Amino acid sequence: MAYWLFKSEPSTWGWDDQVAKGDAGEEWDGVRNYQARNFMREMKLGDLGFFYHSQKDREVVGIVEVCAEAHPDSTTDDDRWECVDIKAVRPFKASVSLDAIKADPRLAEMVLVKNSRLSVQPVTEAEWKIVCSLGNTTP
DNA sequence: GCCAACGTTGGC
DNA sequence: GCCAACGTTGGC
Repeated sequence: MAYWLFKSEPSTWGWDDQVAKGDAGEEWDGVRNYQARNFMREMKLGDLGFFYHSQKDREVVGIVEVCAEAHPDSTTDDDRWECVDIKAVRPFKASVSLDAIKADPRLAEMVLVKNSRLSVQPVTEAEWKIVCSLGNTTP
């Protein structure tokens, strides 16, 4: 079981959009970055991830689950790009802001802090537990 | 809205 | 294969 973080600008695709897709989930398409794609290729069914709102909100708002492993991205004919499907699992009881993450020394090594531009990134088990507890939500 | 950081592209 | 130019992202 691995843990990840998916970043999206809420005006483009937000938590509410994800929830509306229900258990069927939705393609995490549109990623055009090799690092992000490579992480998606590593994902397995049942892996969990944080759903993060970038730009204006800048906070982790919920937990998602990988419900289809990497497959070609349907939004392009370019076969370099693949994506997984994810479905919403549950919202955080309290969203965890980027400020709160930066303020916690235990989270100083998070990719979110170190490489803020990467849109799909790995999260360690330790980081997963800490952020969940900050969100007042069971991991 | 600005700008820094980063990734990608294309000319050489 | 290098590197300059360019485009995009996302925090501030």
